[in-house]
Amino acid sequence: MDHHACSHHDHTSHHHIVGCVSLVPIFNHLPVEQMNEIRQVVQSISFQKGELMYRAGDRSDSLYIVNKGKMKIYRLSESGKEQLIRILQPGDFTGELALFRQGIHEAYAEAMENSQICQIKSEDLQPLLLKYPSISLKILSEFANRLDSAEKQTANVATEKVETRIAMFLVECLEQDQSASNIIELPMSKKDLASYLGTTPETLSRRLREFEDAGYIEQKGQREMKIIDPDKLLLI
Amino acid sequence: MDHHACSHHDHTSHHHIVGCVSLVPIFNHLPVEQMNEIRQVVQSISFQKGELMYRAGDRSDSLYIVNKGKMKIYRLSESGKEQLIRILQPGDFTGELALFRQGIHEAYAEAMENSQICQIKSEDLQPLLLKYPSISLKILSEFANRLDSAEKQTANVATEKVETRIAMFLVECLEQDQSASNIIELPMSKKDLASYLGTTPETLSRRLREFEDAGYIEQKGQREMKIIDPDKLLLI
DNA sequence: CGCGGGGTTGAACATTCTCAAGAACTGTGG
DNA sequence: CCACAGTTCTTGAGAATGTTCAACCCCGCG
Repeated sequence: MDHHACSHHDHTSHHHIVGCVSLVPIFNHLPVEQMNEIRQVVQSISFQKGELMYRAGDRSDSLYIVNKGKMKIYRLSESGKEQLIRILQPGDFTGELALFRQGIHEAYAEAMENSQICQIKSEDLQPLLLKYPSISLKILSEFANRLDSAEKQTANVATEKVETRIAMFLVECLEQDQSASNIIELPMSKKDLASYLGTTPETLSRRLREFEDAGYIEQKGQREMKIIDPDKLLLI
Repeated sequence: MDHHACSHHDHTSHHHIVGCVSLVPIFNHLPVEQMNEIRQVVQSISFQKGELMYRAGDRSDSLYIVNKGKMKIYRLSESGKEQLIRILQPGDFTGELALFRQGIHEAYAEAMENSQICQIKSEDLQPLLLKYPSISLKILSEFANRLDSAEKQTANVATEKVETRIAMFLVECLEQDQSASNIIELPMSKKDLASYLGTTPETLSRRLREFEDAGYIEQKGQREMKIIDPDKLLLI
């Protein structure tokens, strides 16, 4: 639970920035001249596994876009329990709040592996949003999706029991990966998954074993499992 | 639990529309000529208490802005349990998903009292967003707030116990109303509140009684209560 | 004045968490 | 390639928390 100090290594070389911006879905539909304008305000920073990009209480004044690696966003409850909000893959972003209301972060952002991030200061982005509405639309669209999944997640945690939440999560994974073999790889450790689903590692472990005993799944190693009977899972 | 059929009474008279648009925070910062453009695509519809504006499964193709009254948005879990997502007051809107990805509603929108709503078809709004970036920014800002509170709510339900969630909710109410007398009025029935907080009316009732016995609050009637000791509540 | 919906209360029951111990896995350095 | 250290994961048993169901109350409203 002890996190390393956060060290920003600024690599503002042209090479990095080009790589960064061109990978970002928010921008990569733009014509060349607009891209250049954006490049001027983007900073590339990197984090090593375990480093914190920001923590609760920090002033929030930038948009961060993941270029390489994985970041996890989580909150700490009063009681010190960690709740994983979401995992950022390349192309995902965070810090959106900063753009519209000055504020402080209420969550932590931690690198799950060595990661490279594009940072845009709020004050630099605002004018771009007004000038190029299509950027706003992209962000708006992303927000709509996130809002939807956040509300779905709340409803699940509030009304379904743990068993059901786990089953639904597994089926979702299956749908996303859609590998013909019905084998999925968990996007995070079981510890983190428990936190994401609002339960404990112990309970998660027990329920997975029950699924296995019932013949719905087959666990292989720590992160892989074969979904044998998705339909039965959804009926739980 | 049986909802009346949804009947749209279209009042497209000039009078209504003017009243509607001018009340909406998303638009009311705009100059006159833009307002006129918006008026042409806005429809005013009204609902009586208990009517459904949309239900899960309906095609989602409009933005709805509450002009008068109150709407509640809730989901139904597999098991038939209702989870209240949020309550729309005048100025609040819903249907955002429709704007960016075609889709179907996964929630229900029901009038809690006789209400008047402004409807804008997705296809009509899109061009306006591109033309007037400031509208996007307004919506973006609203989204950011909602996203934040949705994630906070998820984290609460996932990590805090019912007792704590209730206490936090009461204190939030107090902060919003900030009446000097420390008397708050619940924004919804206790039944709905239980659903919002992810618990049952029975548990809510019991915990409130405990708070009362401990001298933290004092209930008066069904919706009013006096918060005697907010600090103690937050320590729970 | 009776009806109906919220609201409250009680007791049994179900679910989940906690704590503690041991097992399995991962990555590292020899 | 192996041994080791540090995790993460699993399993058990008991305790805490919350739900369910059923009965009753209360209050506003026709």
